[in-house]
Amino acid sequence: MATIKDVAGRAGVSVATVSRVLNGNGYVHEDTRQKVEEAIRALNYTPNEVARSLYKKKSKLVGLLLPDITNPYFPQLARGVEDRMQENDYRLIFGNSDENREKEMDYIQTFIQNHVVGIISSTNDPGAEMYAELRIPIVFLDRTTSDRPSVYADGREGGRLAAREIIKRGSKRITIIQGPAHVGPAMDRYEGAVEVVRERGLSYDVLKTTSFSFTEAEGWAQDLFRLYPDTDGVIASNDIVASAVLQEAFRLGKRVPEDVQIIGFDDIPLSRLLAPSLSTIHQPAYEMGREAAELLIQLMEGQHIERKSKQYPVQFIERQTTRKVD
Amino acid sequence: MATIKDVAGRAGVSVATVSRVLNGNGYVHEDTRQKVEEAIRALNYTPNEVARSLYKKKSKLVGLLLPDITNPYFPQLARGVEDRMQENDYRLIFGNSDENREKEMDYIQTFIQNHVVGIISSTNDPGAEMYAELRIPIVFLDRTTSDRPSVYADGREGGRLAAREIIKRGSKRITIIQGPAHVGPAMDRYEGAVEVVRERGLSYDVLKTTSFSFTEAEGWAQDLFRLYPDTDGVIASNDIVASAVLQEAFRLGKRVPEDVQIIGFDDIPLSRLLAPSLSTIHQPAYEMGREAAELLIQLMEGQHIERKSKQYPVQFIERQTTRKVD
DNA sequence: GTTATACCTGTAACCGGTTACACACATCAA
DNA sequence: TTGATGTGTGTAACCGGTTACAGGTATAAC
Repeated sequence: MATIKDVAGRAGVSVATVSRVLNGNGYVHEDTRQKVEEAIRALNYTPNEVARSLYKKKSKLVGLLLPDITNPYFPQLARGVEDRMQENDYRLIFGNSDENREKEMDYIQTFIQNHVVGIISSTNDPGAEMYAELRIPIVFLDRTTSDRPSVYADGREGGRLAAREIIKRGSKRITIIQGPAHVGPAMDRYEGAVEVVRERGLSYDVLKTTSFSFTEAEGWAQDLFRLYPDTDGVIASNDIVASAVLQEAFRLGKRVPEDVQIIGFDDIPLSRLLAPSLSTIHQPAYEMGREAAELLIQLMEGQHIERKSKQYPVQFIERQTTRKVD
Repeated sequence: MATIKDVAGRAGVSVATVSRVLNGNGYVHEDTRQKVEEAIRALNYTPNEVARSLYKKKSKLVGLLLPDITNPYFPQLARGVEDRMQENDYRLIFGNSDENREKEMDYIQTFIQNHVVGIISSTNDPGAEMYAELRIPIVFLDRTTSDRPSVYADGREGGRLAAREIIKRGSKRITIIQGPAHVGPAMDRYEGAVEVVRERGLSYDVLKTTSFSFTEAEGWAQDLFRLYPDTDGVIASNDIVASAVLQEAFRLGKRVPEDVQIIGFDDIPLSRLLAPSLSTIHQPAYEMGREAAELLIQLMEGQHIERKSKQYPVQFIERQTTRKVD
């Protein structure tokens, strides 16, 4: 790799001058600039970001921490973040936390050691000491705190929406699947659904689950119909679980949506490709990722911020696992 | 952030001694070591990886380039890579190329600028000059070249398998969906399928597609049954497209697998949750990711390598979109 | 003619680590 | 006693950039 000294040597100038050309600051004579640029081309030189980062105490690196990229909701978030970051020449150091505190701390630690200029994190404990002590901007994605920048969807309203829509379409014996208790948004949507069902005085059952894993989803779907065989409406904790429920209903010969209605959550890309396609609560994941990136960029570049948090509205997507409303 | 000087000052020693303690090399008196370690604890010091990286010309960063994390096949690959890398304390700089040459070059460029010690890339052109000129280890994942380290699945055999299994189960008018022409593995599986169908002298049709996108998949599924309404066996280019075909069949009132059999490719997690669940060709994506990481680590740490490439066998997963064989 | 100001460039310190090298001291064998 | 060897530590160069500062020249203002 050519260094700035090589370029300076070839162009017959000092490294300071090359640096000025590179960064477009200070005075540089037009003729000199030409020579330097030619030397850069000839040597195929690109500046060493590490050296730059050491002096400036700033890199072009941003840390992104997500629970599990294998859950189809997160790739969309990640893509949104990446695409926006790319536009401002930031790159991502990426890690999966598995909702595990240890791994999370470990990643945050190495983010810092690598001079990242900002962090986007989807953590269950945004109040953790580790985050409070951070000296660089952070935005929480898909998770909330009152006092730190965050981008998230209105999960509670999503839960209410799901309940209202399934009730409006005639379900009487509703089963609400409760996602992992330590995952904030999962609880929000659960509570929203319970709120509405209670309000309407309907009977309902709750199935507790502890993860969003693909393999465990099948088991819960089986439990669901074993424990509550008469249910005629299922509000699932996310689209993966909803898919498993849909499949189990199919296996048991229940007609969807005639015998059981099913509503998912997230609106992952595959939910529209299911047969019947899945009615669900849409979160604008890609947009949310972009917005988190946007916010972080503003924070990092010290611009004035009007709103430091953004809550996205959620939307009922009517597809084929719910009945048509008359 | 505390620096090594702060630690040295507090412990009453020179920075060299602190560095020795940190790296466990050279001689350090036990008493001195204690003092230094105490200072480190007191100041909550962690070494600046950027400074370290500058001097050593090596970081603990690895570049990972994938086409599109939004395609459910890739998160598994990514997870495999990450988990293995994590074990050796490497971190990932991650990017999506969208199979786009420009973006790809751009990422490789910044990987280098950030002193990554190795790269894992899923590119359509492993022979590109940019890769030939690289001075750091690289392994190609899900893509092949004869002369560079790579980890991939036997796509051609996968295509053959799909054809053999669908034929064995009685399909006579087979439609093969051809994935994007510029994507190597897509062509392999296509050619494998064609090879077998030809060999058996069966009539077959081909539907050409240009992406694996979720939104376009629906359109192709519609085209498929419009152009070839009598098909009784579909070999899809991947599981996403297969899902769309399954859905379209459902919409048209065709019974699966009685009227049409469908075989996908990849075995993404959701394919087992479809109703009916999707018969498909399994690629051990997570394992492949891990293996690519393993190989790269060996390359980076200069160990002796016996095999520098690894081809994974592929496997037919019999589920419910194919008939039971008698 | 003097002074202010803009323009142009180089020297060297600095960022925070690692390590080559020098040096001091202790121990032990010849 | 001498010298070889092992132990323990500090000084300073180095990695490859950025930038404060100094100094030189040209032009304009007074």
